[in-house]
Amino acid sequence: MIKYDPKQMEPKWQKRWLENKTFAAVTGGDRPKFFALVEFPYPSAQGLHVGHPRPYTAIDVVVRKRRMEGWNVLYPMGWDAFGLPTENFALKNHIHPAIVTRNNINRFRAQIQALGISFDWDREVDTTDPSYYKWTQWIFLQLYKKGLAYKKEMAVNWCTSCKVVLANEEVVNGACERCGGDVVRKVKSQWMLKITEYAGRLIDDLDGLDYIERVSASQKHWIGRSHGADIVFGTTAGDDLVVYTTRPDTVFGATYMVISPEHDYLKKWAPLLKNSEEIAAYQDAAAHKSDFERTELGKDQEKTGVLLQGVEAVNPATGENIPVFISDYVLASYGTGAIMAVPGHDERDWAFARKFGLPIVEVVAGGNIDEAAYTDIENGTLVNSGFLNGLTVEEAKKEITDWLLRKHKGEARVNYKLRDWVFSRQRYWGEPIPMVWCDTCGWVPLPEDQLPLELPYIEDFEPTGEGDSPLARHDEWVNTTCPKCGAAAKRETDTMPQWAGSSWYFLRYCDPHNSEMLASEAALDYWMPVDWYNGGMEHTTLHMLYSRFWHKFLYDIGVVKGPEPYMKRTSHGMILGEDGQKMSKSRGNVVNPDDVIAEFGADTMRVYEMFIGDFEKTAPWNTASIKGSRRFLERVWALQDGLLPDEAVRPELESVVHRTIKKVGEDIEHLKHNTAIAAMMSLLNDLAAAGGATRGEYRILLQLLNPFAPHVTEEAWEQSGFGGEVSGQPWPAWDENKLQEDTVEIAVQVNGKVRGKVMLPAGVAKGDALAAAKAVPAVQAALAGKTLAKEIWVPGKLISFAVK
RNA sequence: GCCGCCAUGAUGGAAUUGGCAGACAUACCUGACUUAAAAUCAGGAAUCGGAAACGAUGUGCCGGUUCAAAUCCGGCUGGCGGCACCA
Repeated sequence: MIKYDPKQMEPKWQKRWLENKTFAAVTGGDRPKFFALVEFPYPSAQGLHVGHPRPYTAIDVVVRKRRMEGWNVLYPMGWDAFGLPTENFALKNHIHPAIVTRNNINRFRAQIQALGISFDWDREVDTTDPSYYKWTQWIFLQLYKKGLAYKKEMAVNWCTSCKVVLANEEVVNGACERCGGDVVRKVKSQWMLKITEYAGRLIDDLDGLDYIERVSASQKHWIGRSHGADIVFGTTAGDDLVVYTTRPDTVFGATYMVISPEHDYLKKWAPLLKNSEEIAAYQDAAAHKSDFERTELGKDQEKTGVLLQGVEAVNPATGENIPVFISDYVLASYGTGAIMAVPGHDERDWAFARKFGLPIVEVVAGGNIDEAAYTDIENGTLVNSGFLNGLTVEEAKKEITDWLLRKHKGEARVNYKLRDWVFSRQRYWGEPIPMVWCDTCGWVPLPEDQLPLELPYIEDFEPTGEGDSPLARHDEWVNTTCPKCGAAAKRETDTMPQWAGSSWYFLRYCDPHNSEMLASEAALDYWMPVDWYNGGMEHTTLHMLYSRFWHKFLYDIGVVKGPEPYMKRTSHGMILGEDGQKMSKSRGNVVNPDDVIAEFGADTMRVYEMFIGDFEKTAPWNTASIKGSRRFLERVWALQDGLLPDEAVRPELESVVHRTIKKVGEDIEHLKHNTAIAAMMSLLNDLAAAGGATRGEYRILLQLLNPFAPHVTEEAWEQSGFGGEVSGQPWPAWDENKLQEDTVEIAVQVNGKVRGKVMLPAGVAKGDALAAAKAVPAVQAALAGKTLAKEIWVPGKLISFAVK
């Protein structure tokens, strides 16, 4: 027997798999299809991290088993390669982002291939490849044509010292991540995508999907649907002020109103306002507050605001005039940017009313509004509320909503916290937005036959001091002609955000080399939807919602046949450093997978990461225990020496072998790879105790272990002369009749304490088992002198006597 | 503040959905092999008491349901992740 040497064997098999295209997916055929997806990585300059292989391997185990079971599997990999870190790395090291990206991809590919993951490398995609982003741009154009892409003045993060627009991720506690300078809000015109139009469907359609609970829960929470009503308040200025509220039942308690400092009416009402200077000062202060100051700190601070002198509102329920304030606790971006304040039953309004000495009226009985706002909507009845008096909150909501409708003073309304997607970045390393500005025609989409609009190769890709994209400096690229009227025009210089390319990449995997369309109808029909998608929790609300939104849009325009892209979503836990902290360069606790493979081999790395613990939970890396996985593989390898010639399983081992087959198969489907491995370790211990394995037993062990440790099992299979390759064998079957041991050990409890054990034949009847149990001396002693109240028989497991 | 998740030996973690807590592994201890060490093999081990048989106690804390609770219920404590002035 040759020595177990992963350095020799692993590259040999990896090369063979690539050359023979062992794992290449073929579209079509009679076998059931299985599209398994893991999130494609961002190829960073740091190279692969030990966290990456965890999901790749876990799903690899599933698909390797599924192939053996006869499924037609698509398991692809690619690169989400546009983005800020690459651009920043390029700036710092004076290397062009295109070159950085190419190098990083090559490194990542080699590192992933060294793990022996059964990806179909013929379907690799790269979001920075013009033949790929052609279709990202195409989808944008379709969105634009359907009115789902629009330009809007939006506040962006502006670093006052770098003079550059920052992404939200670059703003840390209100300061620039790079220089520590102050970050303020600066208004720029940005492309937006109307994801809010899909908000309801994005929630409702979650119901038919097999997402783990925490994913669907946080998507729902993020979209934030609430049910309430719009209510129209008249004003002394003549304009109606519409508010959104989830508590229309409390309208009789609305003793003042608040509008956001950005509210449109302030401009309109300026001539009427007697304290416009004070108001302007407050507006200015609010504009200069960063988001951080306005939310993170703001909620703990005292409420601020200014009374509008010269305009009053009219409560439609009471008919009374009430004052109107501006305050930054009312957000311009939610609802109508105005609220009716009900200090008796809203904590924020209560705090504001207290500070400004405004009346607090109780309209729902049950609390003590002198102490705090009473917000319990489950209990409480309406008081001081005219025709609503005596109703419960739920009844009152319905009653007042009907009344509002009758009186033309409002209507029921559903609202969402979800905002439209800011789709512009003032950066170089992203997909150009295929739009042209013409002074006479306005925004004109680039004709589809001019796609892809390639990102020009420029050397001065650092951001401009005006906050424009670096592309804006390049007149030769910016200046073009209007596709509509032919006059001189300018290209959009903003690029798409990093989320764009990843919003549809799974579709491209179905037909990655198609130059006519993003993927052929036949390929999409065959492979979509994704049957199982695994990824990180950090992508639950952005990537997952963006891609579901795009997919629903493509469904609406007939490109795909189903409304949802992913049938099942699971999520892996992070791998922490040995100190239990998140791995990071600054902590010095980063483990490099290359080193692990060099020392122990890829199979050991795979088995270790699968054995480390519950897949969904974070797990600390532990260098000391890796050797346990290596030892296990060594022992499996060594077992081929001196195989017993029998091709069958020995009768005394049948039950353990069949139980292991059943357990490993079931555990894999539930991503409980840790217990599957434990079961195989146990089987190996049993085989060793039985003086080694027969050929038949060894074949089964290698088949079960193959999805976890594909290289060593193939090598041992070949060395043992079993013929063919393990990956080409059918998955072992188990026989229900062979699961049971002939005899079982049954625990005997008296009043919940184990007092003895009996060995009995497997199918023993209750009466016989009880009799045998009572014959055990220790049980007899425990029963002596007591009255037997109850006898419980759990077949094959335990007997419990309850005595008094 | 809200939402979600978690708490089991020295360590990572198991426990057919209420049925013998601690599988499997790491570290540790003992023995075999070895001049020796490593590697390998065999064995030990939750804690406390006891030489041992054995007994008692044990799954973050307090209480409950049950013949039986890591698991279910009520009330806490601590930790992790996300959201956060959303009317």
